[in-house]
Formats: sequence, structure tokens, C-alpha cells
Amino acid sequence: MEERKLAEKIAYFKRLSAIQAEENGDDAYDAEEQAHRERCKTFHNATSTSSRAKSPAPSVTGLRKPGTVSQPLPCPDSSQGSDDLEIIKVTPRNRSSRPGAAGIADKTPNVEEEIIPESAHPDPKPAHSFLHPLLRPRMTRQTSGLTSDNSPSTSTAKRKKQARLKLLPENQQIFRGLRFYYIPNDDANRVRAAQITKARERGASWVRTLKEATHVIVDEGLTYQDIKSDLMSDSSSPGKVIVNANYPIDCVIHRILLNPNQEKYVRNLRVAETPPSPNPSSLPASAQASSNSLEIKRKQRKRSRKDQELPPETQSDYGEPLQNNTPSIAPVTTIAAALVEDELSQYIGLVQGNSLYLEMPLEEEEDSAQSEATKDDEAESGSESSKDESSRKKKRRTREKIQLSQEDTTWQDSFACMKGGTRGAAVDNPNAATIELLQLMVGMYEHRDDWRCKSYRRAITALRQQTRKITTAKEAMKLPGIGKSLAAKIEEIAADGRLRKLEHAQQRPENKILNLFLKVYGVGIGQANKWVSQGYRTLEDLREKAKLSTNQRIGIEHFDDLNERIPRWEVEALAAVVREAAGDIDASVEFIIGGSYRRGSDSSGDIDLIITKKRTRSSQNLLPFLEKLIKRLTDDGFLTAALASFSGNTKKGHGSKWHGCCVLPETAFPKDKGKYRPIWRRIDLLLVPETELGAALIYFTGNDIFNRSIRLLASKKGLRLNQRGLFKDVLRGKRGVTYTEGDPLEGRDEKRIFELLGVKWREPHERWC
DNA sequence: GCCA
DNA sequence: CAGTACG
DNA sequence: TGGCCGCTACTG
Repeated sequence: MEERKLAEKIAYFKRLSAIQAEENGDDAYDAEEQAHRERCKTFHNATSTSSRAKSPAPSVTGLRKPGTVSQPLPCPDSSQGSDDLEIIKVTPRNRSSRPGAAGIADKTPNVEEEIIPESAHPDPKPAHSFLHPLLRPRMTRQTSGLTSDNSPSTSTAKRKKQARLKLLPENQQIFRGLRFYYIPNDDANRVRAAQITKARERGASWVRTLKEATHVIVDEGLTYQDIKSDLMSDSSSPGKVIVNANYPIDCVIHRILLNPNQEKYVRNLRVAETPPSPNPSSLPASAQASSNSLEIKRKQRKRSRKDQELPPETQSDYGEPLQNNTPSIAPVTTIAAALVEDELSQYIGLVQGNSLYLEMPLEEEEDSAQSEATKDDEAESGSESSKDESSRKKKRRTREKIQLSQEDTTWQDSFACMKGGTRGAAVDNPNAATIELLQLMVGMYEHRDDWRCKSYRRAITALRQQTRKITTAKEAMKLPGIGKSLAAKIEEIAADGRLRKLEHAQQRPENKILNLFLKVYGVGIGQANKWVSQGYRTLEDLREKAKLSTNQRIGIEHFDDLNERIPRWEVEALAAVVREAAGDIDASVEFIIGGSYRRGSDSSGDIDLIITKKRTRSSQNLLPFLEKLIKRLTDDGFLTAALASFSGNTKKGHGSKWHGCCVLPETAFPKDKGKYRPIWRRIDLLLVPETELGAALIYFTGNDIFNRSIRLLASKKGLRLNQRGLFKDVLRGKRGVTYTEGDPLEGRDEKRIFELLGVKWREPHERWC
């Protein structure tokens, strides 16, 4: 026992130094990993290009062919999906007993429910106290909530149940959905305990049996011979990832799931002879070939911070030299951008600025600049239309302004819903290039980090309102919603027309695959992450091997169709079909096309229809009608799928939305539009009583940013806006207690809602934010 | 991501 | 209830 | 440091 601990301790420090080295030069991937990425890149290029390719045939059969290139990524066999279910059945103790929690082993806010309260961390001293100073702050945050939950914590801890494990933000949960089994599977020693904690903070769940695991983490020093018996006992080992403890560490360092098949992670854990049930697809030749122990391969390139502080020219590994349009500032801030980029390039969701930033001289210059801005602002406070000057007001200024100015043009102006924003604005905008790249960043964050996403979009909105090109960070900082980080990015883009962080993110195969999966209806970040980590890479993989919900299957089968834009004329044609059918059922029902169509868009992602009728006070009143309509349209072949209806939802009395798919019938296809081709379209129907039409119009017209903004504004005024109306924000502490009465202020009249909110009316086409 |  | 979707 | 839209609605 003593020997064991000593060995582990040694191992700990060994890994620790590795971490430190990594942190110092955190883009120092070793050659193996880079090679892996290259392979991935090549692979993906080969397969993904067809993702948007449309087949001339009806899309029912138009699913693109999966990648044909073979790739040594772990690829779960088809049985794996069903394994999950079985696992849960077998070992329910590790999970919440709630039936809905199946398969959601990550995300453990309710860990207390779990069994095995005690955790074994005999040492009160936090593990991170060993760590390199640079690491400490972050580590402190991560491990502060070290706790027990479903962990197979076995040692006889004195520690009782205490603070729960604190999960890191979603975007850092690189292990989300994965289930780790350690050999040995306890946290008896500090090293492993810390590793387990780190893994779990990043979304991994620590399971007690080998059978449950997706990943088996074997202590360094153990060989295949050592774990052989363990693995033997598990018939499901094929398909599992078996790696040594360096793997999760490196993943944490790089903030991303690395290729587990690299030799350094499987060293000694695999034998060429006869592994119990080798999973060929997860055993690359290289790994199988050499099982002899090599020395710990130290990361070769450890760029120190000093090394990074190079002149821009040296930094740039692109062909073109940087051009200095802005003499005095550019060099400095370019370095800043480069440094930041370096730091951030590891993983898209990297948080918080780094300390280097605080040392940058950006802020000092700002003060002087700010006084100027202040002066400018003074002159024209209140005139919203003087686009250039007034919108570059400094935040501090804004605050003053609030106090000084009058109601109408004050703080409300900072809400997106107050601003003009029009669709075509970006086209001829001087910041178009910047906007475009930032927009791509939004795409990378979409569904992943909602808040960051929001920030980028807000920044884009700000840029769009400029009449002058923003070229420096200093300048950008003056815009509302643009802080240091975004300002640096804007400057980087202005300087050399590119954003390295974006490029880096774009070329990550994981991101490409993730983006692909996220486009499937019914697939969110959780499911997409799970699938990616399970090794699925194409839609074909999903269709054949993954277990899909009904909706997800539809989303995949008609992926190409559903991701295609709908031309405006077709939106009208589709609506006409619905109207016509409805006319036979109840001619007094009215339809309003909402969504981007109502905002004037040339094309839409889907068709949004508000269904309403005079003298209706509840969406319930329209339910019978809708049922008939649905049946009729389904029989006609117009509606092709129901994605979200309101099946057993009568209890809440709402039942107001219907989501599904439809196809424009050939009979309704305009002759002048070329050759007819049936394309599945997403259609959303919203049942709206007359009394709620105004609010529903606001909601269904959007855009989303506008909605959120105006709702936020409402809440700041002590009101509440949703798709059913504007409400007085009464604090109803008791659940649903008599909230039916009196609270609604307005729901019927769209303009009236604007008025009550003190917001100047905006036409739908002015609601692009 | 930004901001109070 | 958590995940996903809607604008 | 916590909030960032909706006491949204629907699915499983």
C-alpha cells in the first residue's frame, strides 16, 4: 500500500510538471496530436463537402452519402446505443431515479439525490495547492466545490457530504456525456481524486462499473497485463476507449477531446496478441504496433510567454506581412490580439480574458479619448439619428446621459429593440467585413454558448449602425456591447482581414461535425456533443447507429431540405395552400404569416403562420379547427410530418403551437419558377385568440434578439412580456395563485404594447437586430 | 462575450 | 425535469 | 459575481 502511494505520488508530480509545461505554452501540441488533426482535417474535407449537396431526387432519398474515407476514429458499433439503456437499467443507483434522466449522466446539479454520499478525500488540503501559481485561481474555482455524488468513491472518508461538485460552464464541459471508469476506480489518492474532479467538472460522470463506462482511465504505470483481468470481466469492452491517465489530463489542458488512440495514451494498454475483444476501429495500427514502453515524451515546443512577445512579423505565420495602417497603436494591439488568440485558440469556449490583457496599454489611452467622446456626446445627446457620433458614446457617458436626458431618448436607447437595424444595412456598411467574420463566430458559438453568442450579435448590431469603419480596439471599445475582447477581435479583423481564432475553430473537425449535427432538428448541444464523443461523424453514422428520437430522425432524413432557405414566393404559396384548405373548414379564421417573412425577408428558414379568429379569447377555441385543418392538410399530402403538436397537453389549457413539415404541392407550384421539386419545409403554426394577437405578432415576428430585448425592457419596467400579452409583473409567490385576474395589461393590440412599454413603434421590417 |  | 425549439 | 427572454411550449 505504501509503495503504491509513493508510486502514485511520483506519477502525480510527473503529470503535474507536464501540465505546467503545457500551460506555459498552451498551444504546444506535440507532433502526434498535430498529425491527428491533419488527418482529421483531410478526412473531413473529403467528406463534408457534400453536406449541402442537393440531390435532384426528392429529398426523402436525398440523404447524402456518408464519408467513404476510412478513419481510425473510434466508431461505436450499432449495439452501443442500446447499451446505454441497459446500463441504466442495471445500475440505476448511479443515476437519478427519474425516468427522464436516462442517459443524462452529465449535468449533475442534483447530485445530492445520488447514492453513495461519502467521498473519499481524506486530505483536507485541496489538491490544487500543489499547482503552479498560474493555475491556481482557476483551479480554486474548479475544485472548491469538490464533493460527492454518484461517484464510486470508495475510501472510508471522514468527509461527509458537503458542497456539490461545481460544473464548469457548458462550453468547457469537454467530457460531457462520457462515463469514466478508473483503474483503480477510487479517489483514494490525491492525484486521482483531483483528476476525477477535474473530469467531472467538465461533464464526465464517474461510474462504478466497467460496464457503464465509455472511457476506461488506467493509471500510469499499469500495463495491459495489469488490467487484463478487469477488462476480461467486462464483455462490453469493445467500443470503450481505454487510455492511460494522461489522456484526460491532456484533454483538460487543451480543453478539447483529443484523439484517444495516440500512442502515448494507449502505451502498454494494448497488445498485439489477443486483447479480449479488440475493437478494430479504435485501434490504429500505430497503437497496436508498439506496446513497448517509451520514455515520457515531453512536449517539445514550450513557448514561454517571452517567446510569444515577438514582433508581429514574427508572429505571423501567414505569407502576407502585416500592414500598419494605424501606426502607433497597431503594433501593440496586434501583439495583444495575437497573444490572446494564442491563448484562446485551444478551445472555442475558452473563458475570460487572460491576465496579459490587463497589462496592455489599451486602457490608458482610452481615458483621453473618452473625454473627447464625452464632449462630442454632449452636443447631441438625445438625437438618436446622428448615427456616428452618438453611438460611439462611452458607457460611462451613457450612464450620465440617463440622468440628464428625458424619458424618451434615454436608457431605453440601449435596448436593441429601440434601434433601427434593418436587414440590408450590412451590405454597404463600412464594417461589413468585420461583421461577416463576427457573424461566423456567432455561428461557431450557436447552441453552445448562448451568452457569448449574444454578445457577438450585440456587437454586430453596434457595428452595423456605424457609418465609419472601426479599425482600432480603442474605437471599438466605445461602442456599447463591445468590450476588450471583442474590440481586440475587431481590430484584428480590420488589421489583416482575418480572425485567427475563427479560423482555428473552423478547421477543427469536432466543430465541423458538431455544427453539422446541430443543424438537425431536435438536436441540441448536449446530444451533439454526446454523438461526437461517441465517434459519430456523419449523418449517415447517426442514421444507422445512433438512437434517435422521432423528430431527430425526421431531421436527418430530410436534412438537406429542411436546411434550405425558402424563397419568399414559396412562403406565400405555402400559406395560400393552408388558407385554401382552411376556407373549407372555417372561413372566418385568419392567417398571418410571421417570422422573417413579416420582417420583409426575401427568404425564410421556415414558414410561421399565426392562426387567429375574431371573438376568440383562448387558443382553446381554435383547437377544434386546427385539428380539422391538420387532418385535412395531412390527407392532402401537404403536411408530411408532425414534430411538435400538443398531444396530451390539454391539461394546461395552452396547446397553442404546432410544428411540423409540409411540402408545396405541384398544383400550387408557379409555372414561372422552373421545374417543380417537392421540398420539405418546416412550418410552425401558432393558435392565437384575438385577445392575444398583438403579443403573438410581436413574438412571431421577432427577430429573436428584438424579442428578447423588448422583453428585457419590459421586465426592467416591472412588466412582463410574452407571446400572450403584456403583464403587470405581480409577484405571485404562491404557485399560480389567482393569477388569472387583472394582471394582463394588453395583448390584443401590437402597437398598444409598444406604447405601454414606452417604445416607439417599429414596423416589422425594422425589427432586425 | 458584456455589463452593472 | 432537462433538453430542445420558437421568435 | 451574477445576469443575460419567456411563471414561452412541447417531448420523453
